[in-house]
This record gives sequence, C-alpha cells and structure tokens, in this order.
Amino acid sequence: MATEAFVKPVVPNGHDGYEDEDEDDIPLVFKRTSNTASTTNRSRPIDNAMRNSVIGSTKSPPPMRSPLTSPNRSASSSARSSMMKPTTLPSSSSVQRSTVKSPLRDDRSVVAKERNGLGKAPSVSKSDDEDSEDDKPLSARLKMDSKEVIKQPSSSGRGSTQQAVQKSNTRPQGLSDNTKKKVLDERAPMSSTVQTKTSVGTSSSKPVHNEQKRPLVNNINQNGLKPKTEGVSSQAPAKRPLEKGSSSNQSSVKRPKLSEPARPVKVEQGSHNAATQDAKGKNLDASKPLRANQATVKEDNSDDDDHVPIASRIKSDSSNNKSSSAKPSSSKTIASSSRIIAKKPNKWVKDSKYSKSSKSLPSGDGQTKWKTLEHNGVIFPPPYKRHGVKILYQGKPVDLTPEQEEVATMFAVMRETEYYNKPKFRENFWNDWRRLLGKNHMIKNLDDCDFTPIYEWYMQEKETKKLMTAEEKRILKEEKLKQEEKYMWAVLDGVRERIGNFRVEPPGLFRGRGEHPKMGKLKKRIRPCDITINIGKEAPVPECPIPGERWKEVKHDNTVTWLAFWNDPINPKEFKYVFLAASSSLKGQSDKEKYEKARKLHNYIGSIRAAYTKDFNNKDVTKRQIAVATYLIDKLALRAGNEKDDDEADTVGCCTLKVGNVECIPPNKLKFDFLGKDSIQYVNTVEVEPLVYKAIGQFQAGKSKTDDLFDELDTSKLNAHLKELMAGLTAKVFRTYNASITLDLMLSKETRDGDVPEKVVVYQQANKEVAIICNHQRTVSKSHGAQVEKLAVKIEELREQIKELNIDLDRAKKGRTPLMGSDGKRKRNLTPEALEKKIMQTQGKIEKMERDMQTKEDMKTVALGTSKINYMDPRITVAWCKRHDVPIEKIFNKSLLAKFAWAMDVDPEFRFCLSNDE
DNA sequence: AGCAAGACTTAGAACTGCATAC
DNA sequence: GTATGCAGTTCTAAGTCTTGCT
Repeated sequence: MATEAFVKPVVPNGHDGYEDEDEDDIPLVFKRTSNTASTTNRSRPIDNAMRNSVIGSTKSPPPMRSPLTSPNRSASSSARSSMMKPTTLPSSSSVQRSTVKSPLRDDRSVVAKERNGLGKAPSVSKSDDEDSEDDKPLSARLKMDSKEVIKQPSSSGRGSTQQAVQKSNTRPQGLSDNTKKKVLDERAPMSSTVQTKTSVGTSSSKPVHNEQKRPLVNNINQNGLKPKTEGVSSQAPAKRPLEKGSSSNQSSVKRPKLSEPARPVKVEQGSHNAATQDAKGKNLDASKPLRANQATVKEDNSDDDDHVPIASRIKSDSSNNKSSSAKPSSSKTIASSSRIIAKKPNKWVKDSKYSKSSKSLPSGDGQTKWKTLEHNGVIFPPPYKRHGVKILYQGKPVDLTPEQEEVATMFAVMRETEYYNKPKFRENFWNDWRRLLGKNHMIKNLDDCDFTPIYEWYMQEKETKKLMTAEEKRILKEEKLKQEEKYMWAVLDGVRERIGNFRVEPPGLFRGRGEHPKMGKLKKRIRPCDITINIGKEAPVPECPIPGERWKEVKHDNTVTWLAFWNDPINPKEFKYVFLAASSSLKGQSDKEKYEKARKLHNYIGSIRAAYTKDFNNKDVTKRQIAVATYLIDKLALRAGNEKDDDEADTVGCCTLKVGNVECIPPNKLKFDFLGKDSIQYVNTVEVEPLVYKAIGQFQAGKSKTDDLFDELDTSKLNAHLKELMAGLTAKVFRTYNASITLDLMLSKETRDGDVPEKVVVYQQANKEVAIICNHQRTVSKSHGAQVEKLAVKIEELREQIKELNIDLDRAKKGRTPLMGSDGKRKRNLTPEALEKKIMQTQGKIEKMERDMQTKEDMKTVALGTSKINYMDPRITVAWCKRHDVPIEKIFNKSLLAKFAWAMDVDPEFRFCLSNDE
C-alpha cells in the first residue's frame, strides 16, 4: 500500500404601476453602488459601483410606473419599453459617460475591498445626486441613449457578409443513406438561415413556443407522470427522440433508478484482455482509434488538433465534415470536437466554420441519453514516489513510512498558502495524519513538526523542472499525451467526443472554500475498486489500468451521461463524476435548452412580475415570502439558496438568507451582506419597492440575526411555485435570463460604428456588467499592487519629464539651450515646436497610462469568464459578431468556440428576446 | 412533507504556456 | 536570455434541481 498509496504531492495547487406586463420585459437588475462592505472571512473587494442598486424597471411604457422603482420612475420606465420593441432605448439622462474607452464604467462607483490586502479599499459613498441614478434600471444606467434606436441591421447587408463565411464542405465518409438524406435536407435551410430572419434553425427570431405566450399557465401537468416503460433504459434503449417535442413529452417520466434498469453488472476484471477482446473484437486501445459500433473510424488526425492553430484547425474540421448532422438518423447533430465516424463522402453547407447544426437532439432528464457508448475508463495518478526527505520533530529528523511521508509532503508544500496557518486546516490535517502515524508514534503534535526540509526539497524540484529545456519539456508533454490519449475520448452514438475529466483526482488535502469545516482533511487515493463505470452494453468493458485490481461496478445506464463515478472521499455520500467535455453534443444540447428556457421566460416575465408584486402584501406569510424571494431572485440575480449541512461552509442564497444578512435602511433601501457560493461576499444596497421593504421588516420582526429571514420558505417550495407560473421554471433560470438579456440589450445599444477593437471594448463592458450582476468575482492577483505601483511610478516620471520639457521650452523660446538632464547629460537642442510636440505626446502617454490603471483597478475583482461560459447565450454574441463584422475569435477562445459550436449558425438578426407581437 | 440520493451545472483558484518587455 | 503579465486550461469545490423513499 505504501509504495503505491499516493501520487504526486498536491502542489498548492410596489405594487403600484405594475399592471403593465410590457413593462416587465426587461431585465430589472439592480445596479450596485458603493458600500464599504464589511470584511468577511473572504473579504473580497466588491465592485460596489454596481451594488448600490436601484430596482428599476429597465423598460418603459411611459405612462406606467415601474413597479420596481420608487422615485424617478419615469426615467426608468422609459428605458424599459425599448427592450421589447427595439425601437427607442432607455434614457441615458442620468447616466454619465466618462472615458471614451469605458462608456459604461462611470455609472457605477467602485468600492474595492481588497481580498488580498493589496491596494486600498476605498469606500465610495454615493452622493445624493447618484441616488437619483439609483432609481433607474441598470439598463438605463448603462448609458443608453434614448434617441438611439436598436439597430436591426438589414439582413441583406449582414447576410452577405455571412455568406462569405459559408462553405460547402465535403462530408465525411461512411454516412448512412438516412444521414445523407438528412444532410441534404438540412442544407437549404441552413444556408438560408443566414439570410432570413424568420428561419428558425437553432435560433429563430420568432417567439419560441406558442404555448409560451400563455401567461401563468399551469403547465405542470403537461408533463404528466407517465410511468416509464420497463426496461427501456438499459435493455432496449428507446429511440432517441428526434425532436424536442417528443423528448419533452417524456421529460416527466420518472427516471429509472440507476440500479434497476441499468442492471449493474459485476464484471470480471481479472484479465485486461477481456476488455480488449470482446465478442466483436472491438478494441479501444490507444493505438487504435475508437470505434463506434461497426462504423469505420475515420482517420482523425485532428485528435492532435490542440497543437494546431485554431484557424487551421477549424478549417480542417469543417472540411472534414464532422458535423453531427452527418450522424445517422440517431439524431445527434450538435458536435464540436466530436468526430463523426463515417465513411461515405457527402456535402453539406455550413453557416459558419464553427457551426454545427443542432436539430433533433436528445433531451430531457431521465431520457435516453445515448444508444451506444464506448470509452476506455479513467486514468489513475501514478503511485507515490518516495523522496526520503525527513521532517524534523522537536528539531530531530524523523523516519516516516512512504504513506506518512506522502501526507506530510502534501502538508509541507502548502506552506505558502493561506490554508497553512488556519487552525481548522491544521487540526483536520493533524487528525488524519495522526491516524496514519499510529498511536505510539514519536510525533505527538503538529506544532513541533518542522516540514522545512520537505518544503525545500519541493522548491528544488520545482526549480529543476523549471530549468528543463524546451525540448525536454516537449518530450515530457508528449509522453504524457501518449499515455493519456486513449482515455481522452469516448464514442457516443458513433460520434467521437472528448471527455472532460478522465483523470482520477489525485490524493491531497481538501481545500474547501471559505471557512470550510473539513479543510485540511486527507482526500484518500481513489482506486479502481472505488469506481463505477458506465458504458454501452455492447461496448467492451474498459480494462482496469492497475493490474490485479477491478472496477467496483460496471453499469449500462443510458439515461445518464456520466461515464464513471466514485464517492467523494471527503463527503462519501456525494459523488465525483466523469462526464463528456463541454464541447460534446450532449453538453451542447443541454446548454442550448438552458438558454431556450431562459428565452421562454421572457414571454412569462410580465405575468410573473405582476403576480409576485400582487403578493407583496398577501396575508398568507408563505405567499408573501415567496413573492419577495422571487422578486429578489429576479432583480438581484440571487441564487436559490438550498439548505446546507453543518459540515459545509456557512454560505447562503436567497431562501437561506438570515435576518442579519439584510439591513433595512429607511425609507426603502435594503443592504445585503452575505457570503454566497464559494464564500464570495455579496454586498449590495438597493432601493426596493416600499411593499418589499415593509415585508422584509415583517419577516425580520421578533427574530434574532441568525434566524432565517424566509422561515416559511425553501427552494422546493419556491421552485414548485415557479413551475406553476411557467413549465420548467426554476430560480436559476432568472440568472440566465437576466445575464443574457442584459448582454443583448447592452450590445445593441452601445455598439457604434468603429473598428473592431472598439467594438470588442463594448463587448467587454457588457460582459463586465453581467459579471457584476451575477457577482462573479476573482481574487486580486498577487502582483496587482506592484503593477499599479509601477504604472504610477511611470506616470510620475512622465510628469517630471513634462516639467523639464516646459522649462526647456521657455528657454528655447528665449533662444537658450536646454538645462542639463537629470542624468547629468546635455540634452538635444530642440526647437520650441519640437518641444511642444513632445510635451503633447508625453501628455497623451500619461493619459493612456492613467486609463489603463483605472481599468486595471476597476477590473481587478471582476471575473468575466464565468458569465461568458455559463450565463450569456452565445447566440447573442455570435449574432452580434456577424452583424458588426467582429471576428468571433476576438470574443470566444478555442474552448468556447468548441463549447458553443451549436450556436455558430445563428441568424445574424438573432435577439435573445423579442416581444411576442414581433 | 421532508429528507436523501443522484445527476448535473456553475464556480474560482491553480497551473501552464505564450507574447512581450527589458 | 530572462522576467513579467496575461489568457487559456485544468482542477475540483460548491452550487441547483429532480426524483424516490419513508
């Protein structure tokens, strides 16, 4: 055990005025303003510019008062109407632009609270003037010009641009006749999609579903509980639904219990050969390409695509025609990194070089997710390699067994992390390590242990690694790739798909976020006997890579998407799953469904807002709490807030807010201050509807600060209620909705004629707004302070230069030679004109550097990636890029292009939300 | 109704490698 | 050639939500 026990050391590593539904079509997201957020354990700097927000309507049926605003409602209401009908935009009257570069920046003030203790934490208090600003919706505050009209670029113009991108490609080989037919059938619509606004494809501009227009329909029974046909899941996988409709019909069918239809099979793992020599002689060996059933594997050199520049890679991809539309009638059409395993050539037309048609995908929970699934299992971390460096106990070297040494090493290498000195971390580590040391070990306490020798050894190893030549590094990388290659791919319904996390997590010390009660505990090594494999019935069972060991279990459950799982060693009742990568069809499909659901919400949002507004003073406390909670989720993009166990970090979401997390500030402001997901602090002061303010006060009355604010509420009740309002609606949909609609709105309103970099800046600003709405934060980088300081020094130097230049200028005008330079050397004798020019140039430099510094400061705690990856409908971005001739690569990196392949052929006129009557 | 199990998405930190500055 | 900064990638923790059981 000892010799194999461990792997590599873990390296630090108002009801009023709410009658009008139209008013509700806009994201009513609070903007945050300044607040000196109290520092919590995670004291992140908060961009409070956005936090002090207004609950303002973002849309504006002029005569209507926004239900969500208080003073100055008219301004905000005028802003709102523009959302639904892209005609007029919200007034920007109250929004001040500052710099050219960041037209959106100044509508917020920033309170930066340093998470890392770097820089200052200036608390910017909001002036009274700004208060009026608060009465406006975020969208209005984002400098929308009321005179401006949302551009609806003529499809012809853009279409032609798009057209140029389209390619007619040769299909991969080996397509079934059905597939070929399907592809041919799809071709026309696909190409026309680009041109016609009405074409649906993946992204129709049309309202989504007719049923969606029915407000407040109780759709719950649409998915009536049909008992699932026995045996469907594993034995005879039902045909993959070809259309969404069909799948949705099934969506309510109870999911078969994993262990039943899946029929877990204890598989003989004795022989490796057993896996490679199944009845049909299939072989998933690394040396041979994965095969999908009987299909011939297309030679796919693009497996190594990673080394190929994205441009050429995409090109070759498209020319290789791996579109999922090529897939046999099984219906899978979204694919990205997927490799169609097909033979016969065919042709197809793509809208974009990145696009994949996305029709007819399987969907729905509990549904058949695949028909055939092949993969090679998972790869384990290498066994622990002993280094033999001894720790000191009370100054004396101590002999440790390899197992003990490995865990000691895990601890030693964390010396420079903040965990190292946390009492809880040390306590948990000590408890686990002590168990390994045994009762009678000479080491009696952690504080007398000196791990320095191991730490120094570790640093040396790091240095050695760093000093390797490029060639050595390359060879090492190649070797690793060679080892891992066969584990990287799965074949799902004949399509080769990348696997997301095929590496089993190595042992280490648990690093919970925030004040996690389990931090420091030993995450034991996962062995094959911990792992359950899920694979197609006909596929060869992956060989167990560790000789003499076997999988815990092998299942054939095609109602789930995981390929393997094991129990989380820290929390054994939870699981760690191995899934396909984000670029896979399966993930793409569910991603698309997520955004479609959010779009659907747009058709209901008016009724929903009207409903909860009506309930703000409902006599039934539960209903009142549901109303207020929904309001907060809608307006603040709060998470639902499930209950948490005591052995988890103490964080909250909407339903679990404590009385102390919300402070009522008369007359009608609420200050939120709590730790949310990942112990990220959320601080935001917002003005709310008077009835909401009143209700919160009622919910707090007679309770202590640690009591639940919404004591009658939990996420089940809340979501059950939401489902009565719209089928499939849950709390998280509001986040997606608000993020996407904000992006759409801002891009439409802020994009001006200009060059690509200018447009990219507009995108980044919109992205930033969304990130702030969603409270996506990042740690201030260690070097941030130094970087800012450097800039400041440079700016100061330039200012000195200007001073000198001015003196020289005066002298030059008088015909005198310049003074000696600060370096003691004589300067060139320049004409007054030349000196003036130089002064101007230097001044320009200073201004640029100051802007850069400001941007750096503004963005130091904002994480843009999360919203881009998870919340903003990629079709908005793709369509915007098409309309404005911005290369998509400027916005999406290689990974995102693969992840969003399903969105690439979107109509350039796509808008996230269009009003029903459009 | 409440709880637990299970499956999946969302999240920030850590790590890696490349471009650029010096 | 080396240092630095950043974007991209990987890792895995921490959420949400559904379903099934009692």
